[in-house]
Amino acid sequence: MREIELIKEPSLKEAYELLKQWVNLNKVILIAAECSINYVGRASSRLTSGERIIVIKRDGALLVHRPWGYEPVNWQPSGSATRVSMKKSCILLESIRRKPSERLEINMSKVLLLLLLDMRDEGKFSMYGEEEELREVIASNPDIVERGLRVIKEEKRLGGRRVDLLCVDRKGRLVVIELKNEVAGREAVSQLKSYVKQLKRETGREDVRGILVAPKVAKGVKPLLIKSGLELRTIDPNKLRKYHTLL
Amino acid sequence: MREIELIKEPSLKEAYELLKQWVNLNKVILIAAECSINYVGRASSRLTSGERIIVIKRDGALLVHRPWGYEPVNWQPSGSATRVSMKKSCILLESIRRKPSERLEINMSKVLLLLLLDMRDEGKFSMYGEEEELREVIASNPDIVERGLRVIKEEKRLGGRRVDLLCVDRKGRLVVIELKNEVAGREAVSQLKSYVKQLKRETGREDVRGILVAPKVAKGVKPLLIKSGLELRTIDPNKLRKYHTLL
DNA sequence: CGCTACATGTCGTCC
DNA sequence: GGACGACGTGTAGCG
Repeated sequence: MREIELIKEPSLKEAYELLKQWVNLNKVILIAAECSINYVGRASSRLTSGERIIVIKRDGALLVHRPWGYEPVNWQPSGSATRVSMKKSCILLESIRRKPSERLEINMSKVLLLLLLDMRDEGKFSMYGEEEELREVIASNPDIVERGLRVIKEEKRLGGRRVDLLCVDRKGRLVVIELKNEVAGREAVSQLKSYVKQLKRETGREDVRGILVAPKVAKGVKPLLIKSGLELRTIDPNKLRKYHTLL
Repeated sequence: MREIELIKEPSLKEAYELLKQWVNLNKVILIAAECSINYVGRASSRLTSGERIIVIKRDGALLVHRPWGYEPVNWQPSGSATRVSMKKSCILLESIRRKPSERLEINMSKVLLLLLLDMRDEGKFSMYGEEEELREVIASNPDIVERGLRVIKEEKRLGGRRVDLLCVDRKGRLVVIELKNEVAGREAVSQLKSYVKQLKRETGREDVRGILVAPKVAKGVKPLLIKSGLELRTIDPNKLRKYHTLL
């Protein structure tokens, strides 16, 4: 961090003057303030006065956090335009998004803290254990699902949608595989079902199988699968981890 | 705010001593620090060193924010337990969740700022979700959808799920209405379809209609609707606004 | 830009 | 506690 600018309990006038400049610096601004908030856009919301933390990031993302909870109570995504203006008895902080058109208005009646941070963050972020990895593991070891299975295509496009894995079994039948890396619900079944259906139509073949591959399925899902002529292969994600290390 | 405790660029030792106490106070802690992060739980992730903002809230929620983007790069939800310990050359901040079992480890090598905030926020938040409003408007003016339509029930429960509107048409047929306040996709069709199906089964009647009411539908949705024997009524949300003001 | 599917989604709500 | 749907979901990827 090059430098931190920090002002504790500024007057509204001071705070306004600073924010006016800071807003154009493309740095990170952190505010603790008493404020009320209005949002209008895809929906509308109203938040009456209270103390919150406001973060404005380099890319225009804006977050308003209450003292509890994971989610911001109000926000604006990256690319939003921030504007500050002075009203009679408060500072108006606006954040505007173009598409979809959304406006966030923060009325600050008392500023408790102002911070300007020139953050340096070149760190590399990597994530493991998503569905994509599961797919890669199964694609290189299709025997995990069924002996003799051959993968034809990963992420096969089917009328705009994507089938996780398209395979051929020992007997030459097409096999659609739908992967879930956690509990699979009803919607996984309807996805798989519609893939099988569409594939049957497109190929004119009747011998198309559908297999749901997941560590677990929700309550009524198994009977639903059977009723729909689909199959289930439960897998233990921990057992797959050893394959992954070999990748 | 009762008081703000604020320490700029403390030594690791100082920072550790303070955090150790603060973590049990159930207040809001804000940290700017150089850190690297590991997460293991439903998935795993690794983030190499860089400067981030860390927020620990009263309820144990923890957020790590990079200088850009709407989303936290790592986090832990409300109810997580926070622990601090001193390592050789860094402070280890752990946040642990029980179910599902997840662990977040933040290794801070340099603390740039420490803040303890005793935030007061009694504000009331209210959201005017537009689908709910849309439903109210249509419920009081069902002619918008079709002349002669009568609403029997709003938010009718049907096998765990909720039908937006249940109506009867001029000819006495049951009509299920599925509302979307923006572009309706494929899933809206399957929802509506399953409602109609279940309603037919429950009532033993064959004359059950399904109407999707939305401002717009996605690409392949219209043919899908027709194929499924369902109907579409596109509406202009702006035109409905005048009804709403009359409500 | 529209559309699809995924996410450590999170969150309420019903059973 | 599990299952399910809604969300201002956000985000990536592809046509």
